[in-house]
Amino acid sequence: MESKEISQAVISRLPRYFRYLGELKDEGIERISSQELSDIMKVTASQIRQDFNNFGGFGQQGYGYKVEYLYEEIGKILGLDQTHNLIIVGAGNLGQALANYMNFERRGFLFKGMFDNNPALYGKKIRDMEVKPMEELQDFVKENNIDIAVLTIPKTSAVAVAEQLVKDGIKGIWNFAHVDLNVPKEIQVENVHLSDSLMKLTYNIIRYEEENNIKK
Amino acid sequence: MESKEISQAVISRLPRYFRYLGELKDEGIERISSQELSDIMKVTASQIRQDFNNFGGFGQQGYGYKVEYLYEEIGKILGLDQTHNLIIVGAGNLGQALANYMNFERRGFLFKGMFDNNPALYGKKIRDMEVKPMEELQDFVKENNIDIAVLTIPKTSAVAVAEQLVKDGIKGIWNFAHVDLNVPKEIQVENVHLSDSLMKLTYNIIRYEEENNIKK
DNA sequence: TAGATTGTTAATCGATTAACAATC
DNA sequence: TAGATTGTTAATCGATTAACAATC
Repeated sequence: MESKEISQAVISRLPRYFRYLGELKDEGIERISSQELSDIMKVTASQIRQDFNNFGGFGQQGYGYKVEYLYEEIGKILGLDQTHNLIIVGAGNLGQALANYMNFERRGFLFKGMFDNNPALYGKKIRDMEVKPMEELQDFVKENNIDIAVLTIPKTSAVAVAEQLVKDGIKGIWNFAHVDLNVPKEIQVENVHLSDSLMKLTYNIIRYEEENNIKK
Repeated sequence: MESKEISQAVISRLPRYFRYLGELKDEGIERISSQELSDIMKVTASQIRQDFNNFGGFGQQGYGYKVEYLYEEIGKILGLDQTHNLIIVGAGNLGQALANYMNFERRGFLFKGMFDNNPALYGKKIRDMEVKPMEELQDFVKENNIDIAVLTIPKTSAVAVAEQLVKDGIKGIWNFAHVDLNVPKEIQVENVHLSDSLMKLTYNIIRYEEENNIKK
């Protein structure tokens, strides 16, 4: 059975649909049409229907979509009904913040461990999880069936660590290191390049000012 | 003079060009052709030339591009030759981590202040910057010519705080709150929805496993 | 000058939007 | 049944890639 490839543009929109549908559900709203959702989310109704139909018909003609059903189906598409074993590699500022902030368990991510090469951090408890030395990383990943590694280490070591993680059987990397990882295509990488994002913001600020001849 | 609108797709690629050119520069490489850069960056040479030509001719026929010149021009396009006054609103895990981690000054961002509504944090020093109460936010933004606010507060208050910041004269918001802000179009917003990013990763992991019938 | 490589136009590809037949 | 709204095909739009003339 040939499954048509779904574009990343569509995938990128799914979490946003999921978020809005969750809110509608919490408000007790039971049904919604693509047009109503279009008004709320500021995307075209046509795009909404096209996006959903990539995954099969979730709606009903003449009626619309059942909010709760749609919410759950999108959750399943995003894999939120499954659990994923996750570790954080790099227990510096960002790694610690993500551990505390992300509420991984809420979406089925099981936070299994945290690693760093700074001895001062060994044993430090972050969210009930002791920081372990990098030397233990390899065995830990193999033995604990880790699916996802969050990479919050400096770019100088990120490429090598990523390659090691791949060898140890990781499936996906959530990469905060400011470097492009070089991993086989069967390993999924999601990059979060924060400084790139901030540069985009300044570009847009400046461009707007120039367009409108605003003196700084 | 009508300036053609440059697509966000192009803008999104600029920081990556900038990063690679910086590395080439550091390696002492003086010139590069679009084809060589294409090989390194894994994008088409055609796209590279098209992208650069949105901003004018940076190269020279028969020669290629001067690495240092190109690096600096892209830096200027991204506004890195200018300074931007920046504050962090929300001094929790993520806000503190960004303050410590981002090295704002390196790219012309002047970290001017940090705000929170948790009295336990008032006066706490993060990167030599004392956390101030939210009550002082409004006056501070007005008096200190703040351009950019980093929003690291919960989504429940993010929309209202963003609206207030707009009134106080902010130009751009780097939004980490998991909500869509509702601000006038002249205010630039760059969203970093971390949980959306993580969901994309799990989607891609699952999809790959399904395509290849891998048993979990 | 000949060779190399850009800048730019044209062709292709993919994603978004519009239209409407199917159907609840 | 009539009205509403999806699912899906067709049209449009925009972004990427290819081709090549300009020119260093």
